[in-house]
Amino acid sequence: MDQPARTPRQIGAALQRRRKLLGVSQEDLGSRVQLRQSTISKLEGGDPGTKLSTLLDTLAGLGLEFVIRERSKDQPDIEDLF
Amino acid sequence: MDQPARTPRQIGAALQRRRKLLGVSQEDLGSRVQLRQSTISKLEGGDPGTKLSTLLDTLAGLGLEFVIRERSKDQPDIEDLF
DNA sequence: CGTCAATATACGCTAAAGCGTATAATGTTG
DNA sequence: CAACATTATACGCTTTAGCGTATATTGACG
Repeated sequence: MDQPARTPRQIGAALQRRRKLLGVSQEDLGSRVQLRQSTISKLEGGDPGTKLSTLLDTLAGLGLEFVIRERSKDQPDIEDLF
Repeated sequence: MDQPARTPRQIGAALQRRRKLLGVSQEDLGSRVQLRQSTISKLEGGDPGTKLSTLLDTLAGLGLEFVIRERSKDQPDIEDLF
């Protein structure tokens, strides 16, 4: 159930999935971690310019964390292949 | 061997460890992924303002990837506890 | 369909990333 | 210690994130 995330879009999608699973709105999450709703929206949308701090705060706010591991060759590299 | 990374500093440290393990300089890595040596330096130093794209490019350049998982309670949250 | 919640966008403003280019501060080795 | 490599900083410049505030879109539901 751990998701590899190599692109901003994959990360955004994972965050959104989790948020919805928790049944919380961008607004709620935003006020929880001191970020604007619009910022969360951009992040979930896969904005590559998002600041690391913003991402980490949001992750934490959703009860998630990053793990760094060696790149597994199996997954398609081309990303977002649809 | 997979490292949880909850803060910019932890991430920077992990990247640096990996880079040294590969025996490559910041300069080499930088030209490899189209980033300046100074940028890599800041990233490894734990700059929270680093752009997501910069981080992901660097990770890829080092043959690493992120995995998103549920926050494990065991690790100390206070971070960088030394 | 109407209504209210939720999300995507917009605009002016401030702060700062990363660039290009250099140089200081450290490391590393012979 | 000398000489070279590596890494940390610096400065001006351009671009953009996120803020604050607001609104346009879209979604869910009675």
